[in-house]
This record gives sequence, structure tokens and C-alpha cells, in this order.
Amino acid sequence: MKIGELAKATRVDVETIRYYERIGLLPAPARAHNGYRSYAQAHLERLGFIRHCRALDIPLADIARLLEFVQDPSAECREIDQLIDTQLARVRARLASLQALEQQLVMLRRQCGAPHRATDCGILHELSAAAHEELDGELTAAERPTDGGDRGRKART
Amino acid sequence: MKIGELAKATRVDVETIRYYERIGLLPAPARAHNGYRSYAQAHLERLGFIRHCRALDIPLADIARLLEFVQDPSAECREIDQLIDTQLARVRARLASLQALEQQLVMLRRQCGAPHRATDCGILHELSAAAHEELDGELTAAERPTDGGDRGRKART
DNA sequence: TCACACCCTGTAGTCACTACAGGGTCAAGC
DNA sequence: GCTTGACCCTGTAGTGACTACAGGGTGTGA
Repeated sequence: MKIGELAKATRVDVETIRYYERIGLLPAPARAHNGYRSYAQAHLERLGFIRHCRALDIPLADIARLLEFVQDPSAECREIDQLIDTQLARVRARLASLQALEQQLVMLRRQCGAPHRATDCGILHELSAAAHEELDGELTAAERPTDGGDRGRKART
Repeated sequence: MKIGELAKATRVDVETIRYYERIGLLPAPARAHNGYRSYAQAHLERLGFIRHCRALDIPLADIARLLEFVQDPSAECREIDQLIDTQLARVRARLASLQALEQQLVMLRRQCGAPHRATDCGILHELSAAAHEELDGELTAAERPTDGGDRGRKART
């Protein structure tokens, strides 16, 4: 099947499929006479696996590890458990952080109700007030944006 | 104060401060005779504001908007409310998504308890089984990784 | 003087995509 | 046969919010 067909079958974007191939997550398929990629059933299954993992927010590096286990019948299940446990911990940490965030946003939102000027806006006052209490640890569970924390973080070894 | 001092005072990384200056979020400060940046109190306050917003996961573009309101005393509070409401909605959507994710991971984790081989791993079977039920909409609330959804997404206009 | 912490600019990399440029292929319709 | 639009290709760059590094300058205490 051609890449567009695979994309439709798995609901993974064509460009994402090519990206996965480029980074080695998905093996390069055979090519038709016209240079088009020609995917087999194994590719469909593998991409489905990948997609399922992505839906669980599992990082690509971990997915690669899981795929290794799929290929290695002698591997121990323990590591797989650990991967899922790690992911579960990540999700839970993020959940806790977001719950704290929500609370803070709700409280912040309460600072402003009736229409008035920006100068009188409780939200801005609250956000600005924080600047003076910075070292008092006012930002507790939301001390750092944990969501974007990995954006620029380099795992260089 | 020098950049390192500002970084320490606000707990924002030196490189992040320079990044904020580069993108215009933080005005360029005066320079000492040796070319070093020399920050005033206003910078400290502004950066504190920014940091507080970041801690609330507010995107930089929205923070820039909020900062405009701080500078514009005649602006209406309504837009500030909307920004916070939008962010609150984002956080809540993400919370819902993560909660669904957690449930799925918990159930997935249950597929595996006792030590055994990867071939017998219920987790792998479950992740692989999804590949055959792809079009049945098994991936519900976690249909797409919503967290990374903005990673490659381009808001090109 | 030396060593080390800090500072500078500019560039590139992280993560997981996503978009685009420029060009080729295929098939249906005219 | 020609046109058109969908699909395909490779290679490159951009997204958002950082983060790291190269190469070089400054300041200060020992």
C-alpha cells in the first residue's frame, strides 16, 4: 500500500510517517517502480503500535525501546513494566501540576468580575504582585511550567 | 544588576532571559562600560510577571498581550479576562485528556504482573492489539497526544 | 600571573511534529 | 493527446519555549 493509504488506515499524517522513517522508528519500505513507498502489513501493524503509544503520550525513545521488546522474544517483561510505570508517573506528575495550575487560575480569575479598566484589574495586580514576592515561594506546585519543561531540554550525552 | 543577579532573583535561567530579550518580551537593558547588561528594578518586576505567567503555562504570545495591558491604562479588563479564561480552558482540556490517559495506562499496566517473557507480555499484546482495531475508534479521549500537539504545529498565517 | 566565575554574540539543538519548495507520477475527463 | 488535480518524492525549514555550545572578553581573588 502507498503512504497515503497507510496514513488513512492508521490516522497518522503522511509527513509524520516519513518523519518516523527518517528517525528510524519505522523501517524504510520497499519501493514501487515509480519510486513510491510500498508498505506491507507489518508496517501497518508497527505504525499502529506506535500510534497507540503516542496516544498514551509515550515519548518516541521509549516507543523505540518497546518495539525492541516486541522483536526480542527473550527479553524480560520487567523493563516493559518499568517503561509503563515511568510513563504513568509522568502523567500523574503532570496531572498534579495541572490541577494546581487550574486552582491558581480559578483564584486569579476571581480577582476580576465587573468590567473596568486594566489599571484596576485584579488579575494584573495579582500577576504583578507576584513579582515582589518572588523569593517567598508563592509559586508552589506550579513553580515551573512542567509542561514545556522538556521543550528546550537537551538530552545530550 | 547583572544578568546573573537577575536570574538568581527571578529564578529564570540566564539564557532564557536573553531569549526573552531576543524575542522582545523583555526590553533590552542599558549596558555597563564592559558591555554587560545592566538591569533596573522595572526589569525585575517585568520578568517576575512573565515568570508568574509562565508558571501558569500561559503561552508567551499571551503574556505579551497581558504586558500590553499593563502598559495601557485605558485598556479594558475584558480582554484580560478572556485570556485567563482561554488559559483556564486549555488547562482543563489538558487535564481531562491526561485523566483519560492515566486510566488507560493503569489498565494497560494491569495486563502485566508476574515476571515473564516479552512474548507473553500483556502490555505488548494490548499495544499491538490496538493496531488491528485501529478503525474501531478504540483510542477515545486519548485519540491524539494533545500535549505535544503544538510542537510541530505551525501557526503560520 | 593564573584560574575560575561570569559575561558577550551567534548558532544550533531539543521534542514531535508540520509546512513548504520544487519537481515527478497517475488517472480521469475532455 | 492534453489538462488537471490528487498523490508521491526529497530536502529543508519552521513551530514553541527553551537549552547548549563555540569562541571570545571581563573581573577578582589567590
